[in-house]
Amino acid sequence: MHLVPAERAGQRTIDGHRVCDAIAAVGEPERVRAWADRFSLLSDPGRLSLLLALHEAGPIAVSDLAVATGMRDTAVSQALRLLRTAGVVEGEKEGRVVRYRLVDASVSELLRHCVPPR
Amino acid sequence: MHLVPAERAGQRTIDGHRVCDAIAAVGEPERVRAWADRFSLLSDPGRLSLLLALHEAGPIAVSDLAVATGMRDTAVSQALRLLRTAGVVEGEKEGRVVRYRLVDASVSELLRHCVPPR
DNA sequence: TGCAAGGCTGCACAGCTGAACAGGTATGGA
DNA sequence: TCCATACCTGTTCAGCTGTGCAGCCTTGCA
Repeated sequence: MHLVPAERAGQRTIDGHRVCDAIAAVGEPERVRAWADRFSLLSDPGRLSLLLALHEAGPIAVSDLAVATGMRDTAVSQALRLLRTAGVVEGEKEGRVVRYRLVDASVSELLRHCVPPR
Repeated sequence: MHLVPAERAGQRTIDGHRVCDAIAAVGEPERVRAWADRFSLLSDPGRLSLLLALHEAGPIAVSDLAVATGMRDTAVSQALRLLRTAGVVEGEKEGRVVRYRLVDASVSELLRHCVPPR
């Protein structure tokens, strides 16, 4: 297999076969970026707390999330805006209360890794 | 269950039981932070590429990683330094070549989620 | 009609981060 | 001995990110 792109073919390699394996493992740059973005959403303690709460406590209101996590309501709102834009959560309005829930399966699966044992 | 900390007990809640569920789901702040830090390591396309390569292509040299990912060797070295400090990878010197490998089980498990199907 | 609660937005600022550059050390071969 | 290779380090800098503040809109109740 010659997976090394033409523009890098001139560079020396130590273990040629490992380079090819690595290139195959990395795959499409846009797919890597998509996953990096997904991980990025989980990389902030505030957002991660919110996601964990949403993951376990079902549809829950913004101010309840603020009380549960100790964040200010504006910070919660800001974080939820980001997550909403990314398509990870969705909010449903009921009167003047908006209850959010998790709608992204792959993020939900990642969260399962860091749920405290009960 | 009264899981709401004293300093937030005065705040109003919409669904009290959901707040308690959420607090239980979030758990210890330091544990949340530890996971956020772990996700943070995966949130950069460069580092994620390196980790994917390490995950699939076993022990591999720095310059080979540079060729495989299209990054400059200093950037690879810099990223590996960060990962080494975090205890995610380890390098073994053999002559003037240093081969790195993944040594963190939980990161390795997370990576399995985003390996392209073969 | 007035008012408080719930939530959203724009803005400014401090802190962090990734990238590039210059230069350094150690190894191995000519 | 000289030099190229392989890798590491420190520094600088532009760009991003999370936070708090002020203020707004909508809803529900008195």
